[in-house]
Amino acid sequence: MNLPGLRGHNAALVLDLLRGAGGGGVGRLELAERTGLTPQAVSKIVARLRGEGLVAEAGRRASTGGKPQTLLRLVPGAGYAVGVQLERDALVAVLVDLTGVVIGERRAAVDFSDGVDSVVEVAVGAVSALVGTASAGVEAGAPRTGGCAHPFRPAERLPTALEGSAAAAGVLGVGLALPGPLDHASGVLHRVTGFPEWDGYPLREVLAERLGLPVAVDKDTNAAALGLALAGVAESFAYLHLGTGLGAGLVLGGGVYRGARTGAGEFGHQVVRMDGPLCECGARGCVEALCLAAVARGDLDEAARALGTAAGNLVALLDIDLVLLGGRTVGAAEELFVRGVGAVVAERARREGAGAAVGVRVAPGGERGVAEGAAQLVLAPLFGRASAAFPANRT
Amino acid sequence: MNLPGLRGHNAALVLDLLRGAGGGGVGRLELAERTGLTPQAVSKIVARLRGEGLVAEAGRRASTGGKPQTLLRLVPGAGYAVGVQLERDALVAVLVDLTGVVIGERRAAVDFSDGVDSVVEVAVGAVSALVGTASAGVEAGAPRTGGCAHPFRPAERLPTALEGSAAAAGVLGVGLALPGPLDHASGVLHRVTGFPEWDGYPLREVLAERLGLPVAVDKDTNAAALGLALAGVAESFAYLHLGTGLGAGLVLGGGVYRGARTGAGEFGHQVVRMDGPLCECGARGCVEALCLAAVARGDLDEAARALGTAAGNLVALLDIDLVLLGGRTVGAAEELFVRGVGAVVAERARREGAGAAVGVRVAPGGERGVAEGAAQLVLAPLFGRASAAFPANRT
DNA sequence: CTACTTTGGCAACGGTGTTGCCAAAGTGCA
DNA sequence: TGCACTTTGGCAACACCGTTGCCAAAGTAG
Repeated sequence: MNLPGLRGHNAALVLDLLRGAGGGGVGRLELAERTGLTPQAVSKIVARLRGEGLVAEAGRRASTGGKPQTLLRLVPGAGYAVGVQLERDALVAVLVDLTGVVIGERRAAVDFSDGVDSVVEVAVGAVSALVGTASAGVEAGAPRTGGCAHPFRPAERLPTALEGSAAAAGVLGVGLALPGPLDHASGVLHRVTGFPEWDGYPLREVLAERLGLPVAVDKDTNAAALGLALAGVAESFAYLHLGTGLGAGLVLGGGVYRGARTGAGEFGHQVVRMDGPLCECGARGCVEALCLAAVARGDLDEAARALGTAAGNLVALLDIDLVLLGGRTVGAAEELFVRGVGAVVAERARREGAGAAVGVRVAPGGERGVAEGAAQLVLAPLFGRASAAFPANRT
Repeated sequence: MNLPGLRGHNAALVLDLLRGAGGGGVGRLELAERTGLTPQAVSKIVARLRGEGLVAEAGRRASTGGKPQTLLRLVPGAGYAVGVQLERDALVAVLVDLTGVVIGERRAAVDFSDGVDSVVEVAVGAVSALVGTASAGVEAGAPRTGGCAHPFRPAERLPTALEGSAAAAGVLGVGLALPGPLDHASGVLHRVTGFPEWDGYPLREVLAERLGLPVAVDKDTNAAALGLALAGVAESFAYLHLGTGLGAGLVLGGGVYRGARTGAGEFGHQVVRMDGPLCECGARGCVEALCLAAVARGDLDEAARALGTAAGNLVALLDIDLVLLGGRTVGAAEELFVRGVGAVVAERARREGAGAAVGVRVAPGGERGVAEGAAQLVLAPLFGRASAAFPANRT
């Protein structure tokens, strides 16, 4: 790490604290204490960030007997990001500002069997429409933002039709959440079951080319987990998504854990019943197979018990104290699943005599959570929230 | 992070590269490339470290047409650490130098039922003896080391009988590896089954007081994993220890992953056969129970299959590509376990179409591995190898 | 012996966080 | 209303980090 690196690191630290505080604002002294820097250093950093238009004053705190603290906050309009959740039959895209607040949304039907080009076209259309929204919003609302220099956009390549307006609107990039295996670093899909045309397709590169914007891709569960992590639900937790399949996103120590090849969180085929019923993956006794079979025959209690068993394994293995449940199947019977999974996990924690209780809850954020998390794939690096323990990401 | 922090960070980067290279040595230019710093910055850092006695020149590389590179290496005698593996019936202590090479060993019989004080006494005796060895070795071998200022030892407290000689010998601290649950951060044991006296005992504090040296404690599997990580086996891997119980140590992204409360790696009670045979922990179908039962009836193939199933779960969940097996039970039939576990894991990787093969091997290091890893609990921080994603360790 | 390559230190520099100091802006009490 | 006190936060000088430009040292190649 060199001096520019140190500068960026500390700036990200400050920005992350401001982001975490939301609209309320944080005082300089609190920033100093929480970053470990001296108040004077924080003042300098804040002055720089104010000059770049990223940070602004947000009123004052009540005096405690002296000069009242000036509160600071992020400037929401200093940057935007688009998040796209692509499923096999639908696409959800959101536009969020620098603080992560959704300020635009587009939904569209897609069909993977229509071919790659068709789906890319729909995605480009949705993103373009949202970038237009950002452009309009900026022009109407925040006066100075369009004019100030955005420190994030190198803008090296030939401008596309979109790029001009995107840059003007301060759209920093596009995050794309996809089901199934892929490579986060290279942005290439793998083994899209049933759609061989998609296998190995360099989706990130193609979209970046078409949009003229940086594009980051990740698994949908990782995106959801990232969104939850930035929302501050916990330092470490697991997000379990039970929909048409079963997957997980792991947040360990504040960052999404993706493993060596973005494969971490492959939760559906955890074997919890050796020599059990055959799963479509070829193995026997996978949680996903047990869960979905139980759901299919209406036995939700048993589905929750299977899910709870696998969740308990995960909790014990990684020593985390929060499990968040999401996905359509969970959504259809939230209380039942929370109670069922919670019971198994709690029983196990009780037996192992662990101290703090492990929380099992429904993931906040609802249906848009994945798309919002996808947008955070773009914003997170600004706040020093790149993924934890993921060497391939260090490039 | 401030400037002294940056300085320390970069120094640790350089020291870690030198450690990784072993006695062979590394050139300044290679250090520059691998740290991302300029050659001049590396020169300055190396000059500081040479002044502190931590780094020395180690000959020259053959010329490539110009001035030959001066190779650099760690000075082994610049610091020592003691690693102690404490089991219920035995204690192994080793003295290692800064490069991790073992230069002394003590073994002793202990009995937990003799009480805490008795065991502490044995440990203190073994450590003291080894510190004496270091003292002697230093006086005989490396001439300047005793005299040079050790930057690691604040030496604030009242000197104990031992502390004088320990400081003189450059012993930086003691690492202690223990079976079962404990708190790495506070150094307190939990739930030592069958020995209630040990429960909640502040072992780290007591030992530190008695020895007058810093003491770090950790689970035995974590210590072993740390040793393997520093030996450079892989960036991410799992160490599975099958002895009288079954545990795991996880290394994710270069550092030991301990979770929120040092509980990560609780592998033995991963449920792989829901509603299976009752385990002594109260659950049903734990790997440990299945494995040990199979071993007890002589069916090692089945034990390996159960272990392989759980290992496969872990590999898929964390996306790692190396599993190392250790422990007495594995040692008794190494090839069988490697083949059995490897077959299950490979079969699963094949089904999931993963690219790179997952390696399953016997952990190198043998019986002393845990004690050596325990010593690295002291040395690792010097090389910037504090645990990954472990917030409680940031203090 | 000369020309060239490569290494690595010296000196000056820009920029980081830190320290010492003090103006600004409040409260509290006489 | 006025003075003392507290707290905030900027200004200026500073120490120290990595960087840049330069060049001596130490080899090879012909």
